[in-house]
Amino acid sequence: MIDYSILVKSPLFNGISEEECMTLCSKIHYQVRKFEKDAIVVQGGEEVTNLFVVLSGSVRGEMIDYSGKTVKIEDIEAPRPLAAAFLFGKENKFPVTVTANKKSELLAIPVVEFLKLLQLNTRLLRNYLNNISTRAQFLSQKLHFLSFKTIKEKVAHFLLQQAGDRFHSFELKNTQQQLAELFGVTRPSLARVLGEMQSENLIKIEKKTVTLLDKEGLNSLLENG
Amino acid sequence: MIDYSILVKSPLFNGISEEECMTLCSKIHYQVRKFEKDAIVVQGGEEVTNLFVVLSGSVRGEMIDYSGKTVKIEDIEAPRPLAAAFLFGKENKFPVTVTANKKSELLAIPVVEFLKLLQLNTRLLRNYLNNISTRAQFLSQKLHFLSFKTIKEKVAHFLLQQAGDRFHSFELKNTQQQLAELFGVTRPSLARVLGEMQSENLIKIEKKTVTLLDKEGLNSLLENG
DNA sequence: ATCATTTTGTAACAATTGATACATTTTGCC
DNA sequence: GGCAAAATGTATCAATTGTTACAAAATGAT
Repeated sequence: MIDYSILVKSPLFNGISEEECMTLCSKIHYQVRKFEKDAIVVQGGEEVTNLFVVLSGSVRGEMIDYSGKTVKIEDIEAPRPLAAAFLFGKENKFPVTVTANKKSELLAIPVVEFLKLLQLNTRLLRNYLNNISTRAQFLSQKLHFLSFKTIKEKVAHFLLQQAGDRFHSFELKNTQQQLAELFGVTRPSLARVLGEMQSENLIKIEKKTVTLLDKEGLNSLLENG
Repeated sequence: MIDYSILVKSPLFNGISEEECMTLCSKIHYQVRKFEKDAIVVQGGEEVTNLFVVLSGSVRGEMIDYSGKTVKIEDIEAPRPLAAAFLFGKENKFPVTVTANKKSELLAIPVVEFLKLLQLNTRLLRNYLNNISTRAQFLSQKLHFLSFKTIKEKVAHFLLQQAGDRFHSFELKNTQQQLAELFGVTRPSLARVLGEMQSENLIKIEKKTVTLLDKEGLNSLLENG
């Protein structure tokens, strides 16, 4: 029924042997559901009562906006789990409608059964906790970024974070375009701010190398926020 | 040692009886640590190896900025847990330095022991998962909000979300000030936009009652983002 | 009912950012 | 080295939002 060699490659079951995985699954109720191309797996807004793991094929998340148009969000290929972050919590509803890209098989484990699994296997529990925690931490960090009002503040925070306790000089690994997207601003605006910060002798940029000339000054940009 | 009547009031142990709680704790290793006023509980950047629950007194989170100044973040009173969201995940380090506001007692449970607890008691597991999931969902929603560029878009999204499929009229439960903070804008700016949207006959506001006059119009504000 | 406090409406001006366009520099490839 | 493509620097103007200030309205307590 289940191809365990695929399942153990999923982030959730990572580090668990195929045998163990099989034993675990034998102890709970689950379903393997098959979907034809373009079949709807779950409707957005529906309550999340199952953990889904894509066993074969691929599905896509689509958000339906208020006017009825669909906007593609992301593809999920085997063996990734689906909406794992929405199994619990106050608003455990699917944020998106999920549709099969092609003929696909999905493992569906009811929440109560998944809870049993988590209590049976420490590695699985750790995997799941790490998964949603990492996600939360990512969101938290991204939010922290956006909490800075001006582009200057965002840049200052980014540079200080990148530099850390290391040297005052380091290599930029992103283009201005990529940084602009990270900050949620336009590329010329970012360039303008970088220029201003150079003429204020806060930083110096040569090709891809950034030098922090005045860490104190960069700090003070953040404090007065 | 532990005052279980307090512990069961914490969000983590909510719904678990004092007896059960006592039995659970007897099965694991833990410490009750006492801190004098202004003693440092944990240093920011330190790895999170324990789950802390404030049993008595209160502690405060303080962030140390790049120049060394401390900024108070929040107070945590008994019986709330500490940094519960940072127990797992890639970056499981304390984001803040935690200091005792007054003489306080904290329960410290090592991560591995806490994992045991989670596997022993389903209610505790559910509580914890709900706790961090709700947090992640809150962050996710907040992030979604900030992804809208203009205030009008944010307001339109908020109103359509609040209304849902229900009537076109509903009660606002927040003040403009609170909404402004949710959107990350200033209060006068929000008021101005609300005024504009009224004169454009998109919405009508009477005291705390909002009526959506033109859902289509509100939608179109979002699509052109 | 009245008064103090909070909330809301509104206005004028400043500051920041976006949009667009174009020149210049850098990069990668042949 | 030379060329095309990508990345960057820069300028101008428009649009949005913040800032500050004050008056009107609503709320809540005595």
